[in-house]
Amino acid sequence: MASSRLDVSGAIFLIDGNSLAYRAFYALPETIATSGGQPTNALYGFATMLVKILTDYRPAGVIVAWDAGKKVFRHEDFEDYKAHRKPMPDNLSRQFEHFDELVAAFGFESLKKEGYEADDILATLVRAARSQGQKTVVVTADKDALQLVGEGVYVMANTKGISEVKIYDRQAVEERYGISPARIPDFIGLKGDASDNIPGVPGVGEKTAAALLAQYGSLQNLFDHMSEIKGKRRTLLEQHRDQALLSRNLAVLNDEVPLPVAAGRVRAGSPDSSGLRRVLSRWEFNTLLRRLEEIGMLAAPAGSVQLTIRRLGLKKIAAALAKTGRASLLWEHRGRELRIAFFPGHEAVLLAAETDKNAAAALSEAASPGQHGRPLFCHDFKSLLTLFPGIGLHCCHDTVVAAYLLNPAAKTYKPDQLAAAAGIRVDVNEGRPGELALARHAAQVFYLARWQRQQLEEKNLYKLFVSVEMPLIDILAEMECTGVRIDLARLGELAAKVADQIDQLGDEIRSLSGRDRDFNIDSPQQLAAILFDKLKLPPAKKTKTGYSTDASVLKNLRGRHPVVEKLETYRELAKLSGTYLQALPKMADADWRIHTTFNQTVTTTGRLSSSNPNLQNIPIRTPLGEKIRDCFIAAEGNRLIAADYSQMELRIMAHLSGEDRLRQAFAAGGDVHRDTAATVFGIKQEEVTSRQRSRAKAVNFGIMYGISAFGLSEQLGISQDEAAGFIDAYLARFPKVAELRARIIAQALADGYVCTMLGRRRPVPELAAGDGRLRSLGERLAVNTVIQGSAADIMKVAMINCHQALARQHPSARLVLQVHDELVFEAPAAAAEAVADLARQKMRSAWQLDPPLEVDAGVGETWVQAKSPSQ
DNA sequence: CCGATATCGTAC
DNA sequence: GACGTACGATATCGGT
Repeated sequence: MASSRLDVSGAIFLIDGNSLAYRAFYALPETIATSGGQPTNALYGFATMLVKILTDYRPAGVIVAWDAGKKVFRHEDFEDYKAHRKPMPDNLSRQFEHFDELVAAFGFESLKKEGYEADDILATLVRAARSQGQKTVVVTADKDALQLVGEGVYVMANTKGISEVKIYDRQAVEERYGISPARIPDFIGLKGDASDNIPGVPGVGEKTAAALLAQYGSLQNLFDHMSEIKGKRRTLLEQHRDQALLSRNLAVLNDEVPLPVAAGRVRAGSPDSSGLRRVLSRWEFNTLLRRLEEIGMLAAPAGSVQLTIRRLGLKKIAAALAKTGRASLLWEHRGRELRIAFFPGHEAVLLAAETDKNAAAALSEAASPGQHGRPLFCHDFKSLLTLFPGIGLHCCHDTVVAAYLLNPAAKTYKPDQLAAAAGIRVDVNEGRPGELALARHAAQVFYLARWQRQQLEEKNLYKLFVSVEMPLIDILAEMECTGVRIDLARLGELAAKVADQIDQLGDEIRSLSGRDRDFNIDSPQQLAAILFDKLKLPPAKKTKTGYSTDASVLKNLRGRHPVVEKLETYRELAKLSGTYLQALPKMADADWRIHTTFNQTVTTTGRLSSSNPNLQNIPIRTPLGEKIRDCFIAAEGNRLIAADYSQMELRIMAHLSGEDRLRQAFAAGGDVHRDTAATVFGIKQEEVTSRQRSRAKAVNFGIMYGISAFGLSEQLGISQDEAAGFIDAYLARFPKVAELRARIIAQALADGYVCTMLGRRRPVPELAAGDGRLRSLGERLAVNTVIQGSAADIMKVAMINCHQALARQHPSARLVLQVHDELVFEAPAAAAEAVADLARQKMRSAWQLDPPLEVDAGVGETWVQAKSPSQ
């Protein structure tokens, strides 16, 4: 902190580059490095100082001076000058070559002169500036420079690390050292300077040197009055008289360096925005970038990045990929061509259009051994992995996945939109129109990755991103490529039988509805007309467009008319036929395997979803549903292993609430819904009826969904009052569950979002709504997201752990499906039981809960058999 | 003709 | 208006 009497406004700042670079290097850990592994601690510390100078002092100009040449003139006087100094550490010299560019990017002048040191150049500049009445501030960690302090000349020195600086004027030097600036060389001559290997006088340190100089003024005057000094000190001074005088001379700075530029004329322009942004970005100094943006020193990137496009063959792209550090890689199919855009940052976009086969080969080459860790930024990396299975590329940042974590509620994640939201604008100047978008996206993704990383870190999402979501990408891609086998023959038989039944039921329904009526049973509208107009059955429920004919309505109409039961059966068969029996066989490959897409960025809670086809809603609850599921089979000689968490979400609720009664119910190891019923209805376990159990079960689920009396009454077909009674009874018996709900809602209200156990976030804007209806929706979303999302988090961890263990212990086994609380594996029959054990162990230990997670795992030739291994 | 919306039903 | 998260089939409507 500069003291108030110091006024350095309008000063030119003169920086000892070497001093500052060394200081930064040793003050900062070498863990400061780019994501590519290049250490940047010295560059970062140096840049931090430059930014600090810019932001805190608004200098009239900045010049950075550097040592140059192996021998400086001081060696002529003193051979040992700077001897014994260790050679520059490798990690520093790797950074040194980049300082010129860094300084230039700031718009500052770099000066060096063969045979002279940086501080001599500074002394020369100080003298020149002084003669023109120009104020200067010398920035260095070296004490020598203090001798320059005087009228309009200040020295800024780091006091601690690089973060704190002190500015010395004459008074400050005197306060600190007890001598005037002009005596600094004498001072150093006496006490020596270890870093420059200047010996000084043994036994004379800072205190003694200052005291002697205070008394005698100068070194020369001191030696002129040696007789006044007594004892050992006099002996030492006499013995080292020549050495002290030589040391002093070495410390005197040379202010007559022949420089091409007169100091007074050198000014620092304002930093060149795009150049500085580019350099700071390259070294990933994002906080510095933002600081400069904040003070308006650096225009936000809205000013745009200008790109040029180069077209290269894929071989050349592969070669370029192999050489570069960070880069973004994008692709798109246009007809039969695959186009690839590769953007290594601020230079060029490389495009190619060849066949998939060539592309795969080139990309594989780019991923050859040694480059595996190269940071690659992609946008939907999984689609590349599924396009080229086994490509070997590694993506360290997927901008879709990152954007999803940052806002799981967004409908789409397109590069243009994400870049716009991040304030990143990329203009592409050249290239054919079709290439512009891909090139632009590549550049956007490149810049987005860093911005997103910052955002993820700020929101404590980075760990989830790096250690869960990113590793999951490869696993999901592998699952998609593996696929799951279906029994096409059986499915075909089943489909035919069911189709016949549907036809027959259709005929019966039509005849029961009046022979002359040929209506579309699949049309709710036409069906409602038949049921409620023609047959005069009582409508129970309305939809936006008319009377509802849904399952609950039909159920309540049972017995009122024979067509109702037929309709219920028709609906079930038509549903299963249309959605599964007809669709699945069309999607099977030559090996009878179907390959779903696992969507990682769709749900608001963190769950996966599955589509094309959706394999997460394969039927199981009805006999026909089970027959369909039984058509999911293992390949010849293999088995399916189904492992599912037992009551996963209820256990999470028990864990988060700390509700003892619920925890005990799980600890007892019995039927948790029966246990809940006994507790809620105040009876013994044995006395619980099946109706009571199912009601308790509905309440358990209802609580997790953010229960309402209406919802529960609908679910159970009871009155709202009765439902409200159940809820009250439940919450009274499980008070900590009520507390959990209140806690989650209060937190969501305060933060505007909820967090899962692993820190996943979901905004809940509905809670702030004035509309009571919307607000209660917000309450339900808040509660449900914490529970469902935490379950999703844990399942993802389990998948990663299972996958890793399988790769090591059972490489022939594969993960094939995930259904929220269940994993399905496929393995050779001989390994199946071992894989089941592995799954049980890895899934259970994925996260420590109280009550602990429990897993049921079974083996079978079909999915159904695997789920009920005892039969 | 295509896309958006509505209704329905499957899973967890 | 009405318990959470998905996907998808079919019908219907309204635009091109």
